[in-house]
Amino acid sequence: MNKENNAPMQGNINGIDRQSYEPAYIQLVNILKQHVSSGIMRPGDRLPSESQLCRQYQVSPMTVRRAINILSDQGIVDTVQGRGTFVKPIKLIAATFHLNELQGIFDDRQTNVKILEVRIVSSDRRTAEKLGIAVRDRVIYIRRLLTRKKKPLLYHREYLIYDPLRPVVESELEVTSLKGLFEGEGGSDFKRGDLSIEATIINEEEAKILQTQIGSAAFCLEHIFYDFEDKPVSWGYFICPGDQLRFATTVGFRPEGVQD
Amino acid sequence: MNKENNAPMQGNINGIDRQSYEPAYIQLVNILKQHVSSGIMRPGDRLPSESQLCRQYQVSPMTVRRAINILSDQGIVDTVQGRGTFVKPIKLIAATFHLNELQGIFDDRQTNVKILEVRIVSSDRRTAEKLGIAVRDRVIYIRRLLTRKKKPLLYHREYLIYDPLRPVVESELEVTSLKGLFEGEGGSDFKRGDLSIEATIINEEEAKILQTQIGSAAFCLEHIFYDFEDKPVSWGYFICPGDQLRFATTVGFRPEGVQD
DNA sequence: TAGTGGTCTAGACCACTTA
DNA sequence: AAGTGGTCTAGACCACTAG
Repeated sequence: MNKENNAPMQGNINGIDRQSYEPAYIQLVNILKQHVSSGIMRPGDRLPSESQLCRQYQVSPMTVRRAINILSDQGIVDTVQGRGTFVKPIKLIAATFHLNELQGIFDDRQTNVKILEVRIVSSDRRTAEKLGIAVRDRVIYIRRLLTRKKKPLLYHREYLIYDPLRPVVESELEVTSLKGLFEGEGGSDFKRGDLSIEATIINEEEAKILQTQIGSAAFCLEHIFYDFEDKPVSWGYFICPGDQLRFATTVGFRPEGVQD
Repeated sequence: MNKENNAPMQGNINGIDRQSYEPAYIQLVNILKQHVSSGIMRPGDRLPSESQLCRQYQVSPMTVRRAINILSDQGIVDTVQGRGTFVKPIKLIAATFHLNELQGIFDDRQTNVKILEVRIVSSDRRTAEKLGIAVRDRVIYIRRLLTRKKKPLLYHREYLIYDPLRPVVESELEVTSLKGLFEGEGGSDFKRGDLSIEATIINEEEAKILQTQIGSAAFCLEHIFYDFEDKPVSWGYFICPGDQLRFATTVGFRPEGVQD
C-alpha cells in the first residue's frame, strides 16, 4: 500500500508513459477512469472502439482489451458484443461490503482473544440441524471473547463436530485460532464457508459478557464451515455491538485513486 | 442465468473441448477450480507452471494466463513472481456481502413505493454536516415507505440539496425513483455514493410506520451521493427490520457451479 | 543460471449488431 | 457489409526467486 508515491496516478491524460513502472494496461484503466470520474464521459456514453483506442494510445488490441475487462469487472462499464462499450450508471444495488474492515482488529497488538469455556455437550435441535447430525450427538462447544484495549468487542460461540479420529480440538483451541479463522493462516482445510449477517438485540448473557446494555443493537455474524466432502464441520456466530462496528463502502469513484 | 444446460460445468477433467461454446480459458478455470474444490489440490499447494499448463492442455500462454488471472481475482490462488502460483486457504475476512440480494424486491410486482411526505425544511446540524452546507439552509425532505404484499419493508428518509436552478425535485419524486436509485436506471448523474450499514433499534416513529415493535433490531443503510464536483447532493437512510433482511455469502466454493 | 510469473505484440478468426 | 467486441495464437522480453 505504502510504496513509493513519486508518481501517483500515472497516465498523463494524453498518453501512456512507456518508461513508467506502471503497466500500460493499468495506465489505460486510469486514463479511462479519469475520463468518467471527471465527467468527460457520462453514464450511457459509448467508449471509443477498441481499435480506436489502439491507435489513440499506441498499444496492442490485447492491452486495450485487458484494460476494458478490468473496467468491466469493476462495474464501471458494460460491454455489448457488436454494439460497443458503455459507461454504466451508478447502481446502489451493486454495492459490496467487505468483511476485511475487521482486518485492523487482528493486526492490532492490543487485541486479545480469551477462551471463556470449552466443553463437550449434547447437541440441541438447532445445532443438530445446522451441522447435519442427530439431536443429542456430541459436539464441542467453545465460547470466546475478543477484546481490544481491554474492551469487549466480539463474543463468539461455536459448535464443532466431535470426531475422535481427527482431534481438531488442539488446533482450534489455540488462542490465535480466531485470527486464523479470519485470516486463513491456520490449516483451514475447509472447502467452503457459508456466512450471514443479521441485525439483532443483545440479550442478558451477551450484555454481561460484552459489558453493554440489554436490548441494544448488534450484528450477528453466523458461519458454517464445510469440509471437502461438503459435510459441515463447525457452526457458530459472532455477536458484535452495533456501536463498535459499521460496514462502509463506495459505489462509483472513490475520492483517492486507490481502488484495486 | 437459465441458458441451455446441456453441458453444464464443461471441462472433462482430461482436457479442453475445442468444439464447446464455452471459451477455452473458462474451461481451464473450471478444471483448476475442480481440482481445488475436490481436494486434489489443497491450500498451499503450487499449481503447475504456466508453461506446463500450456503443454498439458494445449493452449497458448495468454489463455493460461487469463485463466490464472481469473482465479487470482476470485481469491482462489495467489501468484508470486518467480515462485509460482499457489492455492489460497479460505479466509473469512475475504468475504464480501452484496447489496443486490435486494434485487428481487424491486423485480417483484407486489412491491410498492409510497411517498409519505415531501417538504422544504431548514437543515439541522447533522444534515448540514452531511451535506456540507450551513445550518438552516433549506433542504428538500422526503419520506418514503416501500411495501411488499402490503407489508412494510423499508422506511426511507432523504435530504436533498435545494437548488432552484436545477429542480431535481420532479425526477426524484417519481414513484419509481427509489427503484431508480437502487438500479441506476434513472439519470443517476452522480459521481459516487458513500454507503454504510449499521445495526440499530427501531424507535417509536419507525415502529409505527413499519408496523413493528419499538426496540426491535433493524439495519440502517445510510447513503450520501456526490455530483461530479464532489459536492454532496443528497443524504438519507433506509431502516429495515432485522427479520426482513439478512445478508448472506459464501467463501470458498459454492455448492452449485454458478459463480461469476 | 534456470525456472517462474508479468507484460506486451501484431496479428487472426469468430459472433454479434446495425444499417 | 461494415463495425464492434470476444477469443486466441505463438511467440517476445522483463523482473523476480531459487539453487
